[in-house]
Amino acid sequence: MQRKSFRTMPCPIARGLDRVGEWWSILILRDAFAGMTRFEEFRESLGIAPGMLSRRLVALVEAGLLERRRYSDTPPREEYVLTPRGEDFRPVLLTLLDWGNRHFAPEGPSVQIVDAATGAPAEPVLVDRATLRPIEAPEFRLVAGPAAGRGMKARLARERPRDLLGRKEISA
Amino acid sequence: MQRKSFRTMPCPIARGLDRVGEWWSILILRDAFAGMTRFEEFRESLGIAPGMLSRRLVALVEAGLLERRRYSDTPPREEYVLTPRGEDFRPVLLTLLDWGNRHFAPEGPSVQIVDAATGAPAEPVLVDRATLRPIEAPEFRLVAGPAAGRGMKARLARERPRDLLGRKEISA
DNA sequence: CGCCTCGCTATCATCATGGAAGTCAGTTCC
DNA sequence: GGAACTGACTTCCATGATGATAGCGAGGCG
Repeated sequence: MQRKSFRTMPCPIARGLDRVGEWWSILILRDAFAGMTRFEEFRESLGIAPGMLSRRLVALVEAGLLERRRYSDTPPREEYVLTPRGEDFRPVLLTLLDWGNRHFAPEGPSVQIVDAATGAPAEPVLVDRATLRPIEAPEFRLVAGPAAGRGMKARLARERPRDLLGRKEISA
Repeated sequence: MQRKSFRTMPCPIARGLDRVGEWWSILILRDAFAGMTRFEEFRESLGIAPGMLSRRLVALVEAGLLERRRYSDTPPREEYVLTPRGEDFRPVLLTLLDWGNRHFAPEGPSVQIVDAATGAPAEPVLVDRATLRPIEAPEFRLVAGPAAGRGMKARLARERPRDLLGRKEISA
C-alpha cells in the first residue's frame, strides 16, 4: 500500500511529476538554481529535517536532475549540482513563480524576474519558438503523439470545445 | 508533527506549491484542463482512491483553483470547474508537459502541442511579453521584490555568476 | 585535547495515503 | 414496485511517508 507511482503512466506530465512531485523536491531544485550545492545550505535554507533532505537528494540524483560529487576528500565533502536535465527544469520553475506571484502574493511579489538591461519586470509568456505566437491562443491544441495509448487518446478526445488544455479565454 | 506547510514562506514558488504540490493535485488539474468536471471522471481517469480524490478536490476548491457546483438537484450531482486562478495554471502544466516529453518519453511523446493551423509541433519557449526575448537568456535576472524579507534577499544574493535562476548555458 | 563543522544515519511518534466497503439520493429495468 | 444501478461520496484501517531529535564519523581549529 505504498504511494502510487506515476512512472508508468504515458502522460509526460505524470512522468515528470513522478520525479519532482514530492513534497520538498521542487523547493530543493529552486535552491539549486539559486546556486546552492551543499547539504547544509539546503537544510538551513529550507528548514527541512536531515533525513528527509537526504532521501529527496538521493531521489533527485537517481532521477538524473542532480549530480552528487565529492569536491574534497579531506575533509570529505559532497556537493549537488544540476545536471542538464535539471537545468532544463527552469522554465517550469519560472512559470510557477509567476503564477505564485500573481495569485498568492497579496503584499506584492518577493521575487521578480527583471530585464537586466532595463530593470523592468519581465512578464513571462509561453510562445512557440518558430512563430512566436502565444501558445495560450486557440491556435494551438494538444494532440496524441506517436506513443499515445488508448487512455491518452480518450482523454484528449474528450477535450472540450475550448482551446488548449481546456481554456475558455484569457482574463486580463 | 504534521506535514510542513509552505504557506507562510515568502517565496512565490513555495506558496504556489503549498496549493498544488501534493501527490495527485496537478494530475487532477491536468484532467480538469482536459475537460473533466465530475468526480467519477477524475476517479476513473486517475485510478485514484475515492477518499483521496475527495480530499484533493476539497483542497483545490479551498485554494481557489476549482469551483464546486451542483448542476442537478434530482439526482444530486456536483461538478468541479476551473476558476480563473485555476485556468491561469495552464502555462505551468504546459512547461511541465514539455519537460516531461523531452526527458521521460524514450518511445516518443504521447501528447504534443501542435499548431492547429499548420499541424506542426510547437516548441514552447518562455519570453518576455514586452520584448519577446527568451527569458532563459542571461539578460534576465531574479531580484528581490517589494515584499522580500531577509531570507529571500539572502537567497537571491548568493545567486551564482550564472544567469537566471542559475543556468549555465542552453544545451541544444 | 576539547570543541566545532559537515554530511549524514538511526529512531520514533504521528500523519497521509491507498484499498475496500458502506451510505444516500435518486433512476432505470422488468 | 422491488432489484439493481449510478454518482458522489464517507468511513475504516493497515501501512508507508514525514518531521523532530539525537547521534556518528572524519576531519579542522585553537
